[in-house]
Amino acid sequence: MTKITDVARHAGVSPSTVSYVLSGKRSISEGTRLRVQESIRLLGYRPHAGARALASNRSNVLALVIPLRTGIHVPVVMQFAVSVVLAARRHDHDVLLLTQEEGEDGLRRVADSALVDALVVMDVELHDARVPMLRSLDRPSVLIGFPADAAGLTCIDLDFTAAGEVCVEHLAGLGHRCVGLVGSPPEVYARETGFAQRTEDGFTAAARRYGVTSTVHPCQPTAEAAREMAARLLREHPNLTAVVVHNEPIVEPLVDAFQRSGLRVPDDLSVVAICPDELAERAALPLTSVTIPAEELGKRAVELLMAKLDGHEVPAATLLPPRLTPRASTARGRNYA
Amino acid sequence: MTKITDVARHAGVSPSTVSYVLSGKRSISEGTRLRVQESIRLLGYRPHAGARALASNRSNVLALVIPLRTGIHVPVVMQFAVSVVLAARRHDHDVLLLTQEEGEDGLRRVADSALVDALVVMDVELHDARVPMLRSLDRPSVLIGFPADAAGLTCIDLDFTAAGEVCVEHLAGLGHRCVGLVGSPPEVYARETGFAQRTEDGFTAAARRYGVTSTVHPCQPTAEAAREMAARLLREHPNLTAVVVHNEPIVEPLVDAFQRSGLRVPDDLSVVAICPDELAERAALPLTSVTIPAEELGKRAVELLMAKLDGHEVPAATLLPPRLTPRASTARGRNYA
DNA sequence: TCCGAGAATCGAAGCGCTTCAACAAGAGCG
DNA sequence: CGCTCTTGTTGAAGCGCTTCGATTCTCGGA
Repeated sequence: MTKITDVARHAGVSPSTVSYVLSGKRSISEGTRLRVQESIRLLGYRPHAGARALASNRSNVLALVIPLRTGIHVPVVMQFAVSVVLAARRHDHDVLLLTQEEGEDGLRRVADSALVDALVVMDVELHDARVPMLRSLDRPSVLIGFPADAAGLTCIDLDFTAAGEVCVEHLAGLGHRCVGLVGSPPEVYARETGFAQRTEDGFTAAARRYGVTSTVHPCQPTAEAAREMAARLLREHPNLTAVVVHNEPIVEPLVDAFQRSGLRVPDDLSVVAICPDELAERAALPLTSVTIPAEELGKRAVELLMAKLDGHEVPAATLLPPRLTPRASTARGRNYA
Repeated sequence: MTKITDVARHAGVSPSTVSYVLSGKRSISEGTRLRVQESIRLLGYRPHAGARALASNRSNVLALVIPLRTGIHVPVVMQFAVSVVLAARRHDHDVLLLTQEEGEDGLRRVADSALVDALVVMDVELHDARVPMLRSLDRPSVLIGFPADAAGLTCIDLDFTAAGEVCVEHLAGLGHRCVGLVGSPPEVYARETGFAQRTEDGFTAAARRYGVTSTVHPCQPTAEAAREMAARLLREHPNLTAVVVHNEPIVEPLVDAFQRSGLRVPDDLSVVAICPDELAERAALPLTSVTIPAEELGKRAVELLMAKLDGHEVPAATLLPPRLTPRASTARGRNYA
């Protein structure tokens, strides 16, 4: 393994000069810099990560904690994770993958051992046991999702409340007077994952504001549950003319179930999905949707962390505004005068 | 930050003794060991990962390279990744996440900088540019998938050839005489990802062996493409009584399309899927399937790496035998005498 | 002419750990 | 009783890097 002293000797400078060329922390003359860089190239030199971490007290690694649970959509997690990795690389960092399973101890472990400089934690619940832990660590972190008490923490997420609202707004604007929300599975609500509740709150509040009748139904993420849900909605809410789905796996099955029940979408029933754009676009019938900006979230989360690592102040809360894209699944309500 | 000397002082021993208690590389008296462990607990000591890596020349981190491309099913990748992380943790290692995007340079970077001790590379193609690179690294690696030239490398995968065969065997055994394979998208074949080709080869060879007429069709992973494929198969192969699907996203849509064409599954048409068990089990009609053992693969890959890191010899090739689980989607062929 | 500031470079200390050689203290043996 | 072996422990070296003064040199201004 070639080391910094080899490079230094080859370039006829001291090791510290090589280090400064690499880090740019002191000015180095053009000539020396080029010579050193050439030596580095020639010898194929790579600084030893461990040595660097030890000397500089920076590992240049971020921890990413991903969830492994029912009710969270795997492609979204993956999209997010990839986005975090790419963003981290742009800032010369790598990403250590942790699973929810590791829990609080895992966070402590990687933080206290200086394996990572900072942490990104996905799928934060309202009363998340990891939150106090994160607060006590001496390393910065960014949470995806908002705990009940976010004091002292940096959080980011899609503004799900606004997402729920914007769906109703869109539908109310089209003249719909009775709308339903098909949400996450009951266990997601049960464990108090904020996003499900917030979407519901936004949805319900906006409905009230617009004088629209609303109804909310958690739903299991299976095609079969979607079919039952469709049947039930039609049975119990004969005036229903629009549905918001916030449950990725059943977006397509639900639309399909409505269609098989003889409803035309959007003529008889409008559907808005809260899901990644790709899913909405690629559906058999392209769906009006509010996107889940996983990529944007990942990128922003990393940027927040980098700012914190650089000692900058960052906003404690970042709520990305929802973006609704009208597609072929929504139209004027049946009873529109 | 508490360090090893703090622990040593607290326990009344030398730092090296603490180190040996931690690593178990030398015998330590029961009394001393307990005292040291208690001090560690009390002080909340965590060895500094960088210092450890520098001194021991081991980072206790594995690199995992995940693919990001069309034609590979995200949930399978995720399952695999999680399995790798869990297995690595059982061996006291962590996992650094790299994307395909990083390419060969990324491998070189993390290996040469001693950031990782070993690498797991997913989705290896027949002529993969990373293969020569891996061979030249001085760190062990395990590939998921088999390149054309695997000399000097350790590879593991499901035995897709046998998987293709076992599907045909199962169907031939049920009396089917004309079977179809609906495979991965054309681009997967084009980039010479071994698994698609191998499944096809096994399928075709077994069909010939059993005297069964066979036909193979790549297919895009969209519901719409699945519908077209179903229509086309029925039109072009009127004698077809069984289909093997090796393309996760369209497993359900394809079955659905056949059913909507008026065929009863399995009475008129048998279907075997090559996909994760969960997908096959949760389908509206539980499907006979050959599982994609992502979890097992991840675990085995890590175990191979650990063995290599410990200086043990490991088999160059590991092919997991396919496991076919009969469920409700296959039955005796129409023309069964 | 002299001084001070700034630019470029270097030497050495030190980051926190592992590991090796060395040694002390018993234990076992003839 | 003296010898060798084993077991338990230690001190010190060293892993490869960063960083903090210190040093040299150059240049501009007083």
